[in-house]
Amino acid sequence: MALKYESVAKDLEERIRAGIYRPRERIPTVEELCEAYGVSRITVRRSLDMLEESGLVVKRRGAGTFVKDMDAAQDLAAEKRVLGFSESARRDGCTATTRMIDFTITEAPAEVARRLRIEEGEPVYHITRVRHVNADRGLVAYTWIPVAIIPRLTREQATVSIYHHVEVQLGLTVGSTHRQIRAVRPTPDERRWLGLPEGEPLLEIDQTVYLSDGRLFEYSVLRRDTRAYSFNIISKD
Amino acid sequence: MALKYESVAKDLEERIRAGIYRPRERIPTVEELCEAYGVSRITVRRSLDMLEESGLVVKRRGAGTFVKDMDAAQDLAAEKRVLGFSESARRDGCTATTRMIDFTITEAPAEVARRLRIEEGEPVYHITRVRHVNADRGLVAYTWIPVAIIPRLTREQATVSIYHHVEVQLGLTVGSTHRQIRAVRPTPDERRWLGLPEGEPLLEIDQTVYLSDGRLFEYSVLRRDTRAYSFNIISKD
DNA sequence: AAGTGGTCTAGACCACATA
DNA sequence: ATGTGGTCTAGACCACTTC
Repeated sequence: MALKYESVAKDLEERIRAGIYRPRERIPTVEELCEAYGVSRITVRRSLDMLEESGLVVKRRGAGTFVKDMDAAQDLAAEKRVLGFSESARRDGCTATTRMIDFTITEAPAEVARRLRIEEGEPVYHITRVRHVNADRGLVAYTWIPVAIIPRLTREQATVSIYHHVEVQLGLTVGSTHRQIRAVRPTPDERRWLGLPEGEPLLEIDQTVYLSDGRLFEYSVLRRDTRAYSFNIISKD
Repeated sequence: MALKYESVAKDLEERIRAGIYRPRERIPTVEELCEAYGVSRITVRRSLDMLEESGLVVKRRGAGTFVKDMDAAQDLAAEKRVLGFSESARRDGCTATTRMIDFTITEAPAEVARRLRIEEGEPVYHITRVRHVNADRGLVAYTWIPVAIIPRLTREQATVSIYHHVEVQLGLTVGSTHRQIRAVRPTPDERRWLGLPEGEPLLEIDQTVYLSDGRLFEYSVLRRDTRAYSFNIISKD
């Protein structure tokens, strides 16, 4: 069933993107929106919170809610939902390709065990992949996943999309992600895999991903070529 | 006046950090918390939302709310609030130093005008600063601010803290920030200012900052040395 | 079956912006 | 003075997990 606050938010977003509500313009008041959609005040406010969260509007107490004045680039993409690589590419209308470098089951080294909160030596998948979107926007992904969490992961599934396997076939859902971001120098392997010119740096994203049941599910180090890509964030407050 | 949902969230956070509620443990139910703090269900839920947002707990429908199982590094710092450089350093108990490289009023070039949504040629401050925390964690900041927004900004104020001037002296508050992040090669100047070894890359953070009244306030390009620093993000969903 | 968090309501009062 | 969004309540019912 469609949730009310979601459908209201979706409708408002469509109106903004369609230009019915224009940048810097005030949208209807909370009261008016309650009336228009036949929902309560709290529900409207929750919808507006979602739009504010995604950077589309700004609320000003005493004045109203206004469409944010943003440029197209910022408009498009904030890295909010934790999408798998291939799904995120598909959403942009692009195709993802994956080259599997390594797929083994091994004993968790100390650092990986620490990040996944498991015992050192516990069995983990160790997966290395080189991925591209439209022959551009390349990245190297080093992923560790406890075998206990996904007992039967195959090389083929990991090549296509681990997230798809986890969410569709296992019925688990991803809950949240903690990321640390740095700039790093590529290794010779990475330079070769990504076709980097001498001296070109990479963006390193160290991430631990939680399932929505609270279990730690993967630890990944992503190393991205950012010449044709940028990592976008919108923060409030 | 202290808001109820804030004080409840703060109290729960203290209990978690003090180890009264331990990792993987369930905290009291919404009902019990309503009783304990003498507030309504919606208020408790809002507090729990804040804690979940900051990555401290995970809520599971039908099961309860659990303290997240995180390591100390992730625990410490998510870059959620938009803090000025010096305030953020102070919060960590460190001292910030700033070296002013350039402070001029100039005509907005095309790219800056586009980011700030002003006319090309409108007067803007153009400020270049080299900043450090404890002689470590260096960054170069290139900042553009429309003169119309802050008519009387002095070199001294910009050296200490622009955010302090804006928030305390002008009574304006920062609303939100849109960031784009990439890895880049430093310029020779930057390498010298930050004392970087040959080949060391920088993290570039392109940010536009909005005031809470919705006006665009600054466009900055920050170029950080990430050898002793990382940019942290926690995302839900 | 019992218990948990998720959604939603109708209404009250408050804090702030604008005129 | 008016109108805006912000906070908060008491209570109802629903969706999900398994205390």
